[in-house]
Amino acid sequence: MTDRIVVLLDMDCFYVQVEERHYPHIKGKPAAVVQYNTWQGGGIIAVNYEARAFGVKRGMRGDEARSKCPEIQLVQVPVNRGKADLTRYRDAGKEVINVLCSFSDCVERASIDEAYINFTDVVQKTITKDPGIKITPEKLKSSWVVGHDHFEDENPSNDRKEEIRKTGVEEWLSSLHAQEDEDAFPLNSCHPHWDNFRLAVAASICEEMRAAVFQQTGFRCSAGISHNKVLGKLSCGLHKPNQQTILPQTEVITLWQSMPVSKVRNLGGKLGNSLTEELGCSTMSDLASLSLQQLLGTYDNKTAHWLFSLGKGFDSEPVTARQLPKSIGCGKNFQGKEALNTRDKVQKWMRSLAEELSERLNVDQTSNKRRAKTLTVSVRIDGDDRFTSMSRSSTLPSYSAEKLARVALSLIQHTNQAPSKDHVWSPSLKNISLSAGKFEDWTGTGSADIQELFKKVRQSAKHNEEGSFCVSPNKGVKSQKKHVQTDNERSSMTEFSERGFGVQKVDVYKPSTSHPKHSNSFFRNFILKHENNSNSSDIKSISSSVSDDNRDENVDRADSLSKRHHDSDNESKQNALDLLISCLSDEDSDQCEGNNCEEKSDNDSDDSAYDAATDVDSGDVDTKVIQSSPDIFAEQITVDSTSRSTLGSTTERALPGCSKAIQVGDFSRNCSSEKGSETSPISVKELFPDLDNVDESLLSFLPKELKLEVQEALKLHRTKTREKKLGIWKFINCNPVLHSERGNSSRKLASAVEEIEDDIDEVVASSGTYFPAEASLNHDEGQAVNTTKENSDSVNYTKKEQALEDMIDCEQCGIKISVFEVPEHEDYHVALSLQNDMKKVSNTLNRGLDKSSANSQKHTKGRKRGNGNSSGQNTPTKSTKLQKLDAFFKL
DNA sequence: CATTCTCCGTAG
DNA sequence: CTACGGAGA
Ligand SMILES: Nc1ncnc2c1ncn2[C@H]1C[C@H](O)[C@@H](COP(=O)(O)OP(=O)(O)OP(=O)(O)O)O1
Ligand SMILES: [Mn+2]
Ligand SMILES: [Mn+2]
Repeated sequence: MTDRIVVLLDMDCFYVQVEERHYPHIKGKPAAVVQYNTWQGGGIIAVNYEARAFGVKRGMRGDEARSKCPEIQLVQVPVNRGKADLTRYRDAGKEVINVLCSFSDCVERASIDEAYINFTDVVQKTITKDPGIKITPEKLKSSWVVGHDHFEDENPSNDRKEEIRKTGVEEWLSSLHAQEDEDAFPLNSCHPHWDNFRLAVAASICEEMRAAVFQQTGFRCSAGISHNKVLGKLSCGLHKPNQQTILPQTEVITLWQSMPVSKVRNLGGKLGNSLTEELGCSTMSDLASLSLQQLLGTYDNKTAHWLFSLGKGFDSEPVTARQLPKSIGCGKNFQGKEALNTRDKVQKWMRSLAEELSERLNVDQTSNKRRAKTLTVSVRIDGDDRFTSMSRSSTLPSYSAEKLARVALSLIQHTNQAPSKDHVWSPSLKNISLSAGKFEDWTGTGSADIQELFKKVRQSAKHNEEGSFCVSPNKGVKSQKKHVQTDNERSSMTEFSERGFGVQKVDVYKPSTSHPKHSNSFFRNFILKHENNSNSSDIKSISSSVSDDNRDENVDRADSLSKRHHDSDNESKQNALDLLISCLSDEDSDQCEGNNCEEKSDNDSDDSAYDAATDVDSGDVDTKVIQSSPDIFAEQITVDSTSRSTLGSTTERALPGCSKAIQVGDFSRNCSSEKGSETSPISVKELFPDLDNVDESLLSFLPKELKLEVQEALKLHRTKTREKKLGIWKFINCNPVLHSERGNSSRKLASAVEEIEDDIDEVVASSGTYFPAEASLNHDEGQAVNTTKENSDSVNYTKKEQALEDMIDCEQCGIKISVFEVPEHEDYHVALSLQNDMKKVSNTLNRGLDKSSANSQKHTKGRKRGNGNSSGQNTPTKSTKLQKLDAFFKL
């Protein structure tokens, strides 16, 4: 129960720190980050500690903050396409995660600014390596120990605080070392203070880790060091900012006595409320005094057990090695009279959101080597007070903004109750959100590969000069290795161990941009290195799409390039590479899923009118890449709300005065001509298809942006390798709980149904709503402002006139379609009803036997787990699942 | 009128 | 599997 050492590291007032780094003149002043300053000064989402001293809090409006603290610096979140753009903070969060990853293999990104780290192994290895290791107070310069951190008066001076901290640490440390001066070393798990000793070691490493975070990013953070996630998170918050807190298990009982349940992770909401209201627990001690039976009387089995353990200070939730987000999404609220009430507005915003999503997905694809498989769109509908009134998902057709927008729009079409010919959208939408998820590893496109290309260069240019390798084969492979205590780190620790805000220089975090100087030719080195590795199986030749024709062309061009290297100055290499890249990007570097392109090429040739009308900048693309796969557009089936249940539909609320509509649509469309809108002209994958085998010295010859992309890809690749390794390890070694095999036996039939549906998809002809040409982008930078600025926040959307003359409304579903697409669109409606039939069949099948649907309503208000039926029998057990499955197979 | 996100568990 | 609600930054 105390076997693990878990650390939670959380950045201090994160967004503000990000802005302080971006706008250094803010540093040291009270500051806050606001979104949208037009209405009452904007909503505050982050406040630095200087401003907190004035009582400024998250959730306040900018105006209110200014009244409390007139000199406060309000920094606006950057705005792009009329909505908040959080990229800067996401990227900063990544920087931090990367530092943490150099200390442990098991880092779980818990949010944009915090991560859990399982330090168990790191600590063990540190002790094994140095069995006589002693943790001295000097190694814990910013650490507190719970139970040894009490102030005797309300408001001690800073000096007094530090005195308390230091003596607390000394007390605790000496209690660890007290008995074992003579024979007790090496310490082992039998020692009574073994766990606390490991905490001390962990805390010492954590001090260094936090120093490294600061050194490499310029950001300050706090940490909690304990035995599980809940305690780690809780202790992190006890002594913010820029400090860390050790929570020994032995101190939990006393800590619990004054700990409100609502402060504990997962008890800050309805579950915590019910604990207080229904079971009279105001503190964690109150919870600790409840019996398991009592808890089982109110909560389901899982929740009751979790609460019971927590009362004792235990929590077994594992730290899962995962550094990447599992979904990428964006959304926007439209409050009050801003609510979207015309088809036009809905379309336009959908388009904007899709553009942002598309951009972020493309970046994600190249840097993380994965592709999202599903798209989810959700809306909040006027008259419904829930956060989301409805959400629908479908397979994600492509990363192009147009297609994403079309699919998303089709998925929410049915919420529009206005007559189909009408331009209004009713009831109006208060929020639209798009999210892409269910990522799968992506193994690149089939396009040209620079290493492949250079193989040819080498072959044709057989008169090579002599040369030596400029880089050792090992170089760069260990940039993200496990924590090893080094002199460097030790000195950086002392350098940054001071607390407080008066931070002087943060230059250190700026990564050095100086390149190694190479006296030898880029091309020669490249070729030689390549030759050196050419027997190894990891040089992949995946350039299937390089036809014989243009292969010769490539070789010719590359060959001519190879002659330019004789003057080996960097600039000419750069030029050569630019040329090479442009040569490669003449290839089909289409970023869309190659499999779809290959498989579904039946009906594209009929579609040229569509392609011409929509894909304006596809002109010079090789005709072979202009392929299309079928579309399915949303159909709108309007049904009376009274008959809703017969559809087996969801908990969607019938809106006041509205009939209910549902709609089912899968969607996929051709993946051609996405070049213009997608990422860079050449992908990292194309340059270096084998990321295990990249000569990083070559990077200095790449254009800066590309270089950065490659570096990120490399880092990521290594991260992923780590994750996988650990995943396997975990599977073999521990926690049988992790083997939750939820319903995977039903997969076969489900996928059979899917295949049938896919077949239908393929038969369906395409159609779509038309989206106007891109709205001009509004690249507002966030700005430090002290004076109110009302100006540029109100959307700079120049309403581009759309070519509506060739658009008509479909009589069946009311969406706008191009006159060129009418036949396809009609076909689509036919196919869609077919698909709906299929879906119904599959739903019926999936339902199977079901009996226990009559649930007690006693506790239907949310719980973390289950709905608190008194016997807890309503959560589906494994046996009920099997029963369902049996029934399913008998059909 | 806080806003814009992300992760997870459950029902069906 | 999808859709929803809860919890959190
Ligand atoms: N409700 C919210 N809405 C939007 N963004 C938020 C919200 N809460 C937090 N954030 C963003 C801004 C924060 O800087 C960042 C990290 O949150 P969090 O760690 O809770 O606080 P913080 O980092 O600002 O201060 P602290 O020093 O207390 O950790 O996430
Ligand atoms: Mn934080
Ligand atoms: Mn946080």
